[in-house]
Formats: sequence, C-alpha cells, structure tokens
Amino acid sequence: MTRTRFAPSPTGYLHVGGLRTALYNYLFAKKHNGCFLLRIEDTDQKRFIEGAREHLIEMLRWAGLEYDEGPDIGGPHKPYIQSERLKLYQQYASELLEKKAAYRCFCSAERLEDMRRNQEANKLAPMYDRHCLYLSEDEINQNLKNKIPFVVRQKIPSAETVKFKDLIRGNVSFACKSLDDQVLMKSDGFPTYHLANVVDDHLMEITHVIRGEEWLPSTPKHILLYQAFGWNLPEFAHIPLLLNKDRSKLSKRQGDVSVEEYIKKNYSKEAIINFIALLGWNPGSGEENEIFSLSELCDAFSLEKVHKAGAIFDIDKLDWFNWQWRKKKYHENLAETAKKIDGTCIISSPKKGEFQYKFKDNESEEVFYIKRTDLLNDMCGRFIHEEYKKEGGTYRKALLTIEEKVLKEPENAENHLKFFFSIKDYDVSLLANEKMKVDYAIAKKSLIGAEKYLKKISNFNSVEEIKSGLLNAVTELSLKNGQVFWPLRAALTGEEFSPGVFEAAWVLGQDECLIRIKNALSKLEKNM
RNA sequence: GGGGCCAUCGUCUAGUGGUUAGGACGUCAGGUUUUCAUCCUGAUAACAGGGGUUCGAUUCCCCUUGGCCCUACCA
Repeated sequence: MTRTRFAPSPTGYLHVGGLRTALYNYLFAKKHNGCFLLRIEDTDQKRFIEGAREHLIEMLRWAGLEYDEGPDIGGPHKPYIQSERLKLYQQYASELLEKKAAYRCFCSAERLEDMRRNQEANKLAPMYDRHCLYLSEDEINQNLKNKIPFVVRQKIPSAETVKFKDLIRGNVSFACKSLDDQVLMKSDGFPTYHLANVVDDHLMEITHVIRGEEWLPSTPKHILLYQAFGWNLPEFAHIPLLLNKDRSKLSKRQGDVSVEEYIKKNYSKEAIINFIALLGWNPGSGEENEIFSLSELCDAFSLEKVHKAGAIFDIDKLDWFNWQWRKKKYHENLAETAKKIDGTCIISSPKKGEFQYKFKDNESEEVFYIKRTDLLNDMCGRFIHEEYKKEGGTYRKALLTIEEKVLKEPENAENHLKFFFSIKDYDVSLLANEKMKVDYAIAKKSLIGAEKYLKKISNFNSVEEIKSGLLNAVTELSLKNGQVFWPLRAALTGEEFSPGVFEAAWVLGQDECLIRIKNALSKLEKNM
C-alpha cells in the first residue's frame, strides 16, 4: 500500500512551492490507489503562529487536495500534530542513547559560537567538534545532577559512506565525514525536524518520502537514523525547487509566494494546480495540450517524469492557464444555463467571433449574444443574462439591478463595469492608438462625427439603432471602424479595456454620452 | 571554506548515438464585413564551454564554468 504525506510546518501561510510538494504527494498516492496524509510539523516553539494550522488546512481544502488522514480528521496513527507526540520522540531519543547512536551534548550556545568562528577563521567546515562525545560517565551524571541543559546529538559513524537511490536523482552518496552530528532533541524537550520526521514517517508507515530538494543533503542523516533503529527505509524522491526570475529560491522578496495571495488575485484553483503541476513535471507526450484537471493529472502522473532542474515560477504562463480555465468553466456554465431555459447554446466558429454565444430558446426562437467582453468576468455575464431573461428586461435594467451585486464581486467584475458609475480622469493619450492608426486629429474628427450621429438617435434603448447610427458615422467620415470606435469607446469609458462601445453607449444613455464626448474633445483641444 | 544537486529557445519543457532538435508561454508581424484584452495565421529563438569514446554526439564518460540547495537547539 502506497502511503505519502505532506508535512508542512505552520508558518502562517502556504507557500506555492509547498502546495506543489503536497500536489505531487497527492498525485502519486492517488495514482497508486494509496493514501495521502497531512502531518503538521510544529516542533519549533519559537515560531508558533496562532491559526496557522487552520489556515494551512483551509488552503489544502481549497485546492482540492483531500487527505485521507490528518489532524482534523484523525486516522489510525493519530495524533497528526507533532507537538502532541512529544513523549514518542523522547522515548525514541532514549533508545538511540542506549544504542550509543546518539549522545548528550552540554555545550553552551557561546561555546558553539566560538567554535564556529574559529573554524571559519581557519577556513574549516563549521561542524560540531564532538567535545561532549568523549565525556566520561561521571561527568555526564554530574552535569545531569547539576541540571545543565543539554541536547541529544546524532553520532555519525566514521569512515563510511551513505549511499541511496533517489527516485528522481538516481544514485546519490555522501561521505560520513562531511556529516555533522545533528541535534535530534533540543534542550526544551522538543525534537528537531530530523528525529521527528524519521520517527513519524516510520510509525505512520510512509512508503514514499516526496519532498523538496533542499532536504537532499540531510537525507543521509535520516537514513543513518533508520538504520540505527533497525527500520526499513522508505523510498525517497527529491523534487526540484521553484525559483524566482533570477533563479534564486522562490521568495517573498520577488513577488507573491503564498497561495492566499493568488486566491485574492482571482486565480482559480484549477489554473494554479495545472500550472504548478507542470513546473518540473510533464506527461512526456510532447502534445500541444497542456490543460489538465486534477483527476487527469492523477492518471498521468509519474515520478520518473519529474525533472531534476529547478523551475522558474513564470507569472505570464499562470495568467494564460487562468484564462484557459475561466474560458472552460464559462463554456460549461453556458451549456448549463441553456439547458435550464430549454434551449441550446451555440458557440460560433473559432475563426470569427469565437466568443459570441447564441442562446436559442426553443419556444420563442429568441437569440441573443453574450459578448466576449462579458467573458472577462463570468459572474457579470451571468447576472446580466439572468436579468435579461426576466419579462420586460433590458440590458440597461439588468445592469442597474445588479449594481449592488457587482460591486461586491471580485475585483475585475468591478473594473469591468465601473465606467458606468463614474468616469475617471484619464490621460488624453488614451484617445489615440497607434495600432488602430488613430492620432489626435483623427480622434477629434471621429468624436465630432460620432457626436453628430448619436444626437440623431431617437430610440437610445435600442443597441441596434446606436450601432447602425455609428456605422453610418464611420461611412460618412470614410475612416476604418477602429479609427472611430477606439476614441469613442475611450471617451465613453475612460478605460483601456472595457465593454464594447455600443453597449457602453447604450448603458450610459444619450445625455451622459454627449457629456463624456464633450469632455474628451476639450481634453483634445488642450493638446493640439 | 566544505558537501551535494543541476545544466535543451527569454520561460516551462519533449526528444534521440544519425531529427529540418518538437510543443506550450512570451515577444514580434499580419488577419478578423463591431474597436481593446480574447481568437486565427505566421515569424522569432536553444542543446553552457573544452576534452575524450565513436564512422558519427545535443544524447555516453571526464574536466571546466555557471546556477542552486545544505552547512542552526528553523523546517
């Protein structure tokens, strides 16, 4: 039975690198019909943070990485929180002491500091000098009697090499003489990572230890511990690190590292999971498709395909994944909505107007379009649609009734519609656009032409009428569509990205449109 | 200083003792009888360097260089 674990220390936030480690453990366990468990490694009292454990659990749940055993759900090896297992570690530390695989060290912090300073000055590797290994029985007893605080150190056997096979890196070996006598039990009675981790992995019957590469150098120490206890070794797999743009270990300094930050920024769990899964791993098919759901990842995952080199966390690609998943979900939403109204959802051909959707109601043959702009936030699109479907509904009414709702929605929903409520003091350069071939002169000409036609429109409740009026303006001015619509849309919304110009005009109403155009023209005046 | 790990386009990566070294993101250039993000088409760009082994090496070996990790009574 395959058993893996995610063993984070509660630091107050879940690092995206940690999430990926959890994901790989989860995928590997699920792939082999095994168990995935969560264990909290809170052996550092100094770093206790209120609520950190709950937060960690919340994040894992959010990501959909359900564990089979863990602190809040229990299991056959509970408790799953190390601070509640202290007796166990003390017991195993005594066993090591008895077996002479460990020894008490009474050295003070000052002595250790001096020792290291000397070693550094002499260009030696900073390592414990084994001062307390050679203490006599009497000296030890005397120290214990005098209540001198001590730690328990691992006794690394000399003149040996530790060799092991890492599932990702192959054969790895370390000379024992390069290994320090690691502290196993701190003077406060808490174990260090090394002891607690080995003891728990054994007791919890972990078969595969999948963890970050930063643990590779301490793996020989862990193996020595397993051997001292006479326990079977688990398999080890050290996965590559996530890196900043400059190739240093992914850190807070250079952008967001906590999963919570990405949630706040509206990244979906599907996008994040998909993205980090492919950072250091891929199915090896060489295909175009890179979109995988969690269950698809479970099927495809294998440790052999994990890369050895670290991977840069590239936000651009995350954005792309986020978009792909939003689109996918939106399509599903539409299909569902269509079913509800007893109709069908037709997504037009990719060649032209990819994101123009038609809802065909079987009864009335009513057809309407959801603009690609609405895709920018599916919540918004859905609200508008629902309101529109109500009897006597109009787009404008729909927008008005959702005002309150929308403002409570995530950031980009608000961004998308805020132009309606007020226009910001945009820079005049927004009215021009090089790619659209619009300079200030053309912008002015277009706005005057558009103004003229908008005044003429009698029924401003019809988006069709606004549209045909503006198209007439384009013809009369003998400009390209974009040359008229870009400055007009900019003038009406004050935004670089916004809903389409006809919808914007429609929603704003005739009077407001004319006011905003006047405002834009005066901005242009000042600049010519 | 010591130990370890690693090295294919700018980024994530596929791949092989003989390939036009493939895909994705990005970037750039076009396209779209409703403008911007979207979409389509195309372009761009890589085997770190030096030695071997070999008929032949990006692939196997060694060295160099570079990057990273560890070197705490943190994990």
